Amino acid sequence: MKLTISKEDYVKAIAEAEAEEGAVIAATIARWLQVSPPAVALALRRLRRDKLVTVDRKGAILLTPEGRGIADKLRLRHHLVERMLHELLGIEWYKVHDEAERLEHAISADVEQRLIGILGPSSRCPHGNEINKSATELRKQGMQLLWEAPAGAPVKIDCMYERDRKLLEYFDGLGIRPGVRATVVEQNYDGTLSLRLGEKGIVLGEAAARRVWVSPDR
Amino acid sequence: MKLTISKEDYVKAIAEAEAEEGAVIAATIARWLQVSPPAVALALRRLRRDKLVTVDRKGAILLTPEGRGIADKLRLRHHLVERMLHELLGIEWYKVHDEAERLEHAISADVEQRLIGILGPSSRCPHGNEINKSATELRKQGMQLLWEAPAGAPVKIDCMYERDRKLLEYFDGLGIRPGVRATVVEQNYDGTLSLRLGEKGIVLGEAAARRVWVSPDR
DNA sequence: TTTTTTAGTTAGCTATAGTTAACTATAAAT
DNA sequence: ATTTATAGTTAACTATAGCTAACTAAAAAA
Repeated sequence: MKLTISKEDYVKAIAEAEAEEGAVIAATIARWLQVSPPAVALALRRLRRDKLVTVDRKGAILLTPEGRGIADKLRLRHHLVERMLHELLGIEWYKVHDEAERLEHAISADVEQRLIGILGPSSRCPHGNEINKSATELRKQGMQLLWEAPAGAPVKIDCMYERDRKLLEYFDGLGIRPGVRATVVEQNYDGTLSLRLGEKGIVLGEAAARRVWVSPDR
Repeated sequence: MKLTISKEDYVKAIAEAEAEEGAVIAATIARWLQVSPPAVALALRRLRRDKLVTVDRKGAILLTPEGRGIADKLRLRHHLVERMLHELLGIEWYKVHDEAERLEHAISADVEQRLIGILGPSSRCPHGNEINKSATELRKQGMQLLWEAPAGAPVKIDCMYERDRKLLEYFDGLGIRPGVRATVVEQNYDGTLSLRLGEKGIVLGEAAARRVWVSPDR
């Protein structure tokens, strides 16, 4: 069984979509990877043949233990590569996801182990995300979407959706970064959110405010 | 024009074979990349279509300025990645070539620039090689193959052929590494070379002794 | 000069990985 | 109950990237 980059991408997308949205069907993956539905159908056939996934009668896609192992490996390597690029090489936090998306397929178990040794156990990537944390688990830890935070509440920005480079760059320009403290001023009638960030007052659209997870500050 | 990993590998192989052997024909590349002659013929057709190479009436393959640029970029990235893996992450010197062979296709100009900034101008990779140095140029700098060094001559190991992981591991086990000093004892009748390496006396086959470049010591 | 080696091409395959177009179910909304 | 989304499949292509087998042409050796 030859494990190609494309197959790795599918397996990883299944694991990620599952953590973020719950049930995964072919259409989820088509949306996630920006490919056509027939491309997903063919890919699933190959993945099933290789015993990396199963698809039940209702069309729900499930990773086999082997598929899960590959997905976990890739997510760990993605995480480590992001930290290496940011912490060791000084690449801007909003650039590292895209780089890691390519590098994660190219590093070996050797490099993986050395990175774990060098970077230590901090489990947060430059976007504040931890591996294997679903939305449900974030809520259990007291986090909520910035969009949902009540007016007047001081919050700490914990982590954010990292698969949109343009958005992250926009956030960086506004000063929205993991670890930064902010206060929600108001949820406006037009679907925007006003917040205070140090000296600055900024306004964020709903879609953007739903990409950021915060927890109550102090 | 889509630049695939395979195309990058061909362009790089052409540049490397050229530096090491001079004239490059399709058969050279088939040997270099371990693919069949028809595979090379088809690849050359694609590379010609993409204006990365030209092939003259005699079958000699030449890189266009664009092809040359891509090859140079890849060789630089290969070099930087090897140094990063060894100097920053502490990966054993004999492992880094194979890793770099995959990673060189996955890093961006951003990462390239940061690596240049961090690693500084030392132009030697963990195998002692410099980028864009042909055999001819090494000789101009006073180097010769270990195999050719006269008996009794104290030499310093400068650099070596890096595209054979097994051989490098074997060298490492014997203590043969860039920078190490040795003395040629004798070129034996059976095509082996006896040398003295500190306390140890070792014997090397001709093929291996032709993979190592040395310069007169002191 | 003849033979043999080396180099290259053509033909016919295979697999991966994508596309659009057209069609079929199923599920949800009117 | 009918219409309309949503989901999935099949068919027909395209491109990349490899393979073996069979053949041709040119260069080197006998």
